[in-house]
Amino acid sequence: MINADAPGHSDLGISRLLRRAAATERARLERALADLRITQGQYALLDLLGSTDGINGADAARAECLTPQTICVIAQNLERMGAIERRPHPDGGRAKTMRLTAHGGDLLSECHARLEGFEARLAGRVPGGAAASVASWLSSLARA
Amino acid sequence: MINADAPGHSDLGISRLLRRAAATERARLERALADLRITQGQYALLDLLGSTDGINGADAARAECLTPQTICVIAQNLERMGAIERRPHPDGGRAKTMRLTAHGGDLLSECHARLEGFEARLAGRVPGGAAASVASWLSSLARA
DNA sequence: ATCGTCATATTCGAATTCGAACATGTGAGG
DNA sequence: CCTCACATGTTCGAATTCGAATATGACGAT
Repeated sequence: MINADAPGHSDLGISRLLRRAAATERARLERALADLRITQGQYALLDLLGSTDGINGADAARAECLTPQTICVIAQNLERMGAIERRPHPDGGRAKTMRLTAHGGDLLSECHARLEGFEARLAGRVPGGAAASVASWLSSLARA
Repeated sequence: MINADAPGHSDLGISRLLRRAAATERARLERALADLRITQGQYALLDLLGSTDGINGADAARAECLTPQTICVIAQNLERMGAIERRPHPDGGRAKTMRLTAHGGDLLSECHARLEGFEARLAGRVPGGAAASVASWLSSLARA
């Protein structure tokens, strides 16, 4: 018996491993995008806007697992940089629809170019082609 | 042809998925530990100190993928709470060795109790018993 | 028609975290 | 002996992010 109460090897460690992996990847991403003044949160919103056609802050917050307040601040910063525009939703209501501007599209392309080998390296490290399992696991966590 | 340049399905999304999953788990952990005034970073250091016998700040930073500055602040807060103690390393040098106090041990036990079903739920969501692959993948990212 | 409820957006204050800079201790090499 | 390189610890300023609270608009019930 080595450690009965402190779960020794891999079971009690997934959350720690998850935190460390995310922290490492965040650092890597922010270093790559530092001179563009793009943070991980800003990139997340840019990327989301790149794959949707107009979305409001609350929906963006739910999609990216951030709070509406954080999305609001991120959107303000991106708007000040001229990367996105916000217009009141056509169907009245209080919701504002965010969209990429032309400059925002260029910025997103530049980010994608810099992060080229990023995703490939991430996926390449998955042992034995369990990439689909990993992706589905991460999705499941984000949805919970 | 739907989207030739924007990698469509799952390849270009792992870093986004990773960020969202980590954000969700962090929120869950901090909600569970909020009234103890324990944050994710503080829990990480407590847990590390619980599974090692004395460690200095720089090594702790490397182990947990945080910066030495962050460890320094976290350690100051934990020390003010009486959860850890820091003593100069016996072998001279500038390094200080951090250790859990009795109160720190109790605190860590309480955290573990509250996060009981946490790790199990995380591991349980892995499809088809690929838990080992997932753990090894996360480890690989943190080491890179 | 008015009130209550709900969703969204935003402001304010606090906390964690990081980058840069500085201080301190050790050991190698001229 | 002195200096330079190196590792560690710490302080300072800035940025992101969140929780709480407020404001605004739409809709249903009384």
